[in-house]
Amino acid sequence: MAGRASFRDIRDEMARRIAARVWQPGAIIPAEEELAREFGSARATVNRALQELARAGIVERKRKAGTRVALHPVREARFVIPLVRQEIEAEGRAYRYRLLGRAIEPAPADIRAALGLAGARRMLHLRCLHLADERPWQVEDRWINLAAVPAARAETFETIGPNEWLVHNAPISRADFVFRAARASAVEADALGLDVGEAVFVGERMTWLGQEPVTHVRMVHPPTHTLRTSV
Amino acid sequence: MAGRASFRDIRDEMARRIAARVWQPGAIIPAEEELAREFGSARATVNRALQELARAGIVERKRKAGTRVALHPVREARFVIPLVRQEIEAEGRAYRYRLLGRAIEPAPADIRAALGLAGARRMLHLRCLHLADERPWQVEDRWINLAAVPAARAETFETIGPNEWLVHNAPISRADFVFRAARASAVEADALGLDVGEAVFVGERMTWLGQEPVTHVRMVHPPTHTLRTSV
DNA sequence: GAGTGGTCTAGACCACTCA
DNA sequence: GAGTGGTCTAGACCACTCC
Repeated sequence: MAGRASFRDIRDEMARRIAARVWQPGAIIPAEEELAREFGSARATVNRALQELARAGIVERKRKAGTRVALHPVREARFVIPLVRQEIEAEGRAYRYRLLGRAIEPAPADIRAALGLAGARRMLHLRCLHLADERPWQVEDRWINLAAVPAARAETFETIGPNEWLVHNAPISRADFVFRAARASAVEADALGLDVGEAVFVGERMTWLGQEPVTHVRMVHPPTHTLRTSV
Repeated sequence: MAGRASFRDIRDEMARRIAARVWQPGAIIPAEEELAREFGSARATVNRALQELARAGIVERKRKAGTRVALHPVREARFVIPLVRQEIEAEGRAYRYRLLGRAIEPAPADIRAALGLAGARRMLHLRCLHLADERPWQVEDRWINLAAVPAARAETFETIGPNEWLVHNAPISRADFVFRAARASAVEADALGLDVGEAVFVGERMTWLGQEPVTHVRMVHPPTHTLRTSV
């Protein structure tokens, strides 16, 4: 603390005061200039610290009105989207991957619609199983647009999962995610060792590079799976 | 464009170049000083623009090495957590709320565990139905810690939902979220007009003010419901 | 009108990391 | 060692909004 205070120090100290309710929910906190004097820094530094707190939803700022502690700091939740392998290994479990099927065939209408592809198009269709400690964790049903990723045609995907392969071989610029509950189809139930009709947690991801669709993946998990976050 | 370029203008112009692949995925882009010359701004302004792109995962920055366009801009997804009313009205549908049950009773062990409450404790238990265009949208099963929110004891919750009431009456400092798939219980199926055992999409939220638990809510949706985001 | 946050500039020094 | 990003300062002007 001998040197200059960084915006991080100031941000953390202000967050501490809010958490300790030195500054109470709903209360106005001192203006930037006053805080700058207190912390012995430039106003711009305090401003940066406060902007980070505002972006996190911890404070709310209005010109002239000042800065006040938010009553409800949580307005959004963020989920990191890890590779399956990392997700499993982060839990300290052994990861294993198995290819269930590989074909080049016309994509069904719902996949084409989700990707915004007009007309029938032959795509690379992969079905994979991801296991944690030898227990089924996720069934993956993936369609890859060979026009966007021609190199995928030469890859067998027998030892590397499409997700990991694509990360290194297919840049993207945009992605959509959808999460839902569904009943397990016969094929999914079989792969996951569940009863047909059991509730499964389904994630879908669609990616594009510019205007060109890259891939669509449907990830099906047993009902024990959860998506969680903390704010 | 006659005046000074703002960091927003610069950020958007750089994002445009990346989207248009003028700057290709994986490529190094010019250094801050050079960009500052090009845009006729201070280096700090370019720095702020680039930091926003880096925070969004669109570029990756390293000292000495420079700034390069990310191959995989998506590492996390953000979901806004709206009030049910806003969620329904944003879809242009009519919102209606109905209280199904209200009682002060001991909280079950799983609720106490999720909130980190030791020992049995009597809490305010509410069951509510939220409808969109008169069709069941969400069943809400909520427990409120009366020690943290004593004013809730005097509220009937017959005309205002607990979520909206709490937003105005109970500040919080932290929240956890969990999403999962489950099979509808008899009570849930009845409220939502589903068959027992149908797959439902379940969200749970737990909130705290400092160390004190505020509320636990379990939100159950029909399987048509999805959680979606776009990056 | 006046108070507060929002942003820009110009310059400086530092921290990291590559060669 | 040197190039690049990271951050801070001091000052300025602007934009918004409350009174």
